[in-house]
Amino acid sequence: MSKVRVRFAPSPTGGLHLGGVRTVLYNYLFAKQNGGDFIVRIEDTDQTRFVDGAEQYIFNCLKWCGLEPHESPFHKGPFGPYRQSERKEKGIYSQYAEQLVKNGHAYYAFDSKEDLEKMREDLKTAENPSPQYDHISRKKMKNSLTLTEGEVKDLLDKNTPYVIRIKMPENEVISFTDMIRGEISFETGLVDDKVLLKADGMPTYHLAVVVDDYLMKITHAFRGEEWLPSAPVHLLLWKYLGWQSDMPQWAHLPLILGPNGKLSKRDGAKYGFPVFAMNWTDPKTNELTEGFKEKGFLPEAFINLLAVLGWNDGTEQELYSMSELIEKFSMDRVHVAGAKFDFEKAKWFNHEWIKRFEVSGLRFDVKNQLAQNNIIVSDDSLLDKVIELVKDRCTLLPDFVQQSSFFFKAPEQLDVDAVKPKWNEEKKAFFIAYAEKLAAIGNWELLSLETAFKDLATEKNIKPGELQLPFRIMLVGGKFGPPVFGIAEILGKEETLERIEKALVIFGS
RNA sequence: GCCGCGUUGGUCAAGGGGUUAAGACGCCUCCCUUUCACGGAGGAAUCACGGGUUCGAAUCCCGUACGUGGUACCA
Repeated sequence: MSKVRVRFAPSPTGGLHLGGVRTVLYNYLFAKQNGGDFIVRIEDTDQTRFVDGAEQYIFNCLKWCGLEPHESPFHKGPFGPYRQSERKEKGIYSQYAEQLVKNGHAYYAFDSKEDLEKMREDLKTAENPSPQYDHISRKKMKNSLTLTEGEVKDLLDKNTPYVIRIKMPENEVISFTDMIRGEISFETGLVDDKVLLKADGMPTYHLAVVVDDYLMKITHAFRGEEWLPSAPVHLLLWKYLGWQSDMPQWAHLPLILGPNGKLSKRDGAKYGFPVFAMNWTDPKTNELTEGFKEKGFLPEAFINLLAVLGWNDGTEQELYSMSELIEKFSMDRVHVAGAKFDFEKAKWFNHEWIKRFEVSGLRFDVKNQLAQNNIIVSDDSLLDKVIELVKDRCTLLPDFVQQSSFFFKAPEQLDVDAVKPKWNEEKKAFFIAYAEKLAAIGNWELLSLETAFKDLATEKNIKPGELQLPFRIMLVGGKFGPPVFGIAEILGKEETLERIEKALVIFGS
């Protein structure tokens, strides 16, 4: 048994979306479990769609997710190149395409764009809105099956542009076993003669995957379900090229769906959630699509939620670390049906991960969030106390800003409206007295602050509850944040007194 | 249209002939807390439909409906 080699083959045409990351993840997990290699190869077959910077972007995303490949354009292994465009330069694809023509499994097609359009137009009926170039229609087209040898040679000599198409058998049933779905079969007569080699000499995906997988000794190929319909073409190619015994095992992963159908970039904009791992700016349109990272997700949570979108281990467990996933993931428990992405649940995962993280693991991110809001934290031990106090109520990383900025910077505005209606002289007197009491207090800690507060309230015959909200507004500025005495404790005597004093002026009488 | 794949609460899902049909998210009620959360206790809500097979079907078979993907010199 040869060593397991799994590959992810993105085309660098845009952002890396949820489905892509999940495919990578399953690749990675499977490779890890089997002590094999995880390979990333770039499918840049179509130069018109190649987007600047997209390749680097993909690797940045993988790095953030903790899914770094063993082999890639940046860490080359023995079976390169890792970009299809580089392999094309050596003429490898056309060589195999020619071989197929020679063996009678493919043919030259000289049809122009207009010829194809005409054929589609002519054959179009109400029942068949999209006619194919298949074993029936090819008989009427300009190709090496209909033309004489002399005519073909003549066209070739005159440098007539041509493509090479696979010659699908008229009447065969071809089947294979998918790792997730089991046995799947197709009738070849219903599949069209796909283009293998384009007029510009570039291979299409169909030829390229097969050749690349073979040359790179891939043993397992995972890809999205949208590829299932073209599987028969690939199967046949493996056979016609004489590599059948080396064919990888296939797994077609279920689709991740948006609110309506396959998840698209548009859905993200429309429903307000990210669809890409990280921010993606389209260099052509300059349009920015927000990523999960920038939205405030922890990579651990992102990986976790993707892992269980379409897979579970049969227990009630939902929270998995990467190492638990490596231990427990199994391909045969991956679902067959597509799953709708639920952003609410995604947020829940993040929340859970923030709660389960150690303070030290959050320090960097929180500092960063605060810095983005012009709050520079220099005291790490203070920051740690704050994070500990606050993290249970943060779902996304930016929530830390609202929940903790007032520890580092006095609130600029107080929510006076929340206090004013019930504010009176008695309450004002209470806080003046409380401030005096605090000024004299010896041990500045939560319990003594609270006891002093409640004792004084009882003494003044006011319900402590009615006083807590004003106190909170004084310290944090609004109706949020952790328990108020905990805040005062961390703020310290001087700062607390200062905020009370200032607020009393603002509240007036 | 044709082909492929699918269908358990609103969403993710367990269960694969006999179950009170797990659990999670979200929603609702209550407790805790007179901020907001966390936490705790409850609640509403599901086997797409129609036929078989069977003593018995969410589970097996066949149809239908619906969803989704493909049907490009895109991947």
